[in-house]
Amino acid sequence: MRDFVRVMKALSDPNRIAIMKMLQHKDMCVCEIQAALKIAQPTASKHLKVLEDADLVTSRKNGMWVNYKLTDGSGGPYAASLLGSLRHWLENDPRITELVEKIPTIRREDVCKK
Amino acid sequence: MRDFVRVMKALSDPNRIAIMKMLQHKDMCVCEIQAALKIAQPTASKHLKVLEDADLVTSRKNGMWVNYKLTDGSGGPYAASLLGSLRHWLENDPRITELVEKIPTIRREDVCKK
DNA sequence: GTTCTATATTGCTAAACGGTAATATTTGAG
DNA sequence: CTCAAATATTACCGTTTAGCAATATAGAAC
Repeated sequence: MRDFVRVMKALSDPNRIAIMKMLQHKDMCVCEIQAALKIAQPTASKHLKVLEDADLVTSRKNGMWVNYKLTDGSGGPYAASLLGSLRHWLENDPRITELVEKIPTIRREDVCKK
Repeated sequence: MRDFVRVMKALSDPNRIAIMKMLQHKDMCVCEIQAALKIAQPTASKHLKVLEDADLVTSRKNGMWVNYKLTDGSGGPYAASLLGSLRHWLENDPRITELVEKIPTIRREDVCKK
């Protein structure tokens, strides 16, 4: 029950859902997600932590960056099932569409370096 | 997106999840749900309103009582899909099992009438 | 070593949420 | 109509949550 609630809560926030939909198209680091969603960096980090705690994404350090990607679903049946459903859900959502289209224009080399 | 978040939020609370699992076995009125979950009556009403707003349950007045039942899923793809998944999810959760076993012993004639 | 840069953590605020008690509404019984 | 019972609504309280600024941590480049 605790796992289930954790997954549902993780997918109950529009920004976290947007992160999941973007990660379907490309693995991304924190600063890219931050730039795409136009949120503060700690906010992006916190959202990613919630998703990771729910076994929906995993992180892997690569030099200075931390790359986030969707999990393969081995973290549990709820995460696995919702990862699958999310593939076809919200494909026509206007904000999601706009975000996904913008992904190719976001390059970490340009986006970061405050 | 708004609909999706509404459904996910509705299913992010243990008591609301428990209501959904009980309704899989039997249509119930507010006082029965209140008795099963051992919560105050307004709390039960509020939870049911959240589930109804998410198109996960429907209500039908029958005399003094209001019977709640699961929807047929026509309220939207998210509710429909999760209603289906919930059928087999949490079947072995200890609290859910205990609640479901207790359902036959809850009769509105005994439970209500403060 | 020092200095950037990307990320994580901490501390804070405003809003949302789950809970209850008290009250209002509705309906059946007399 | 009056009374009682089931449900809904309101008002309030403590906790959680999403957001940010500020700070701490970690790694790359020098």
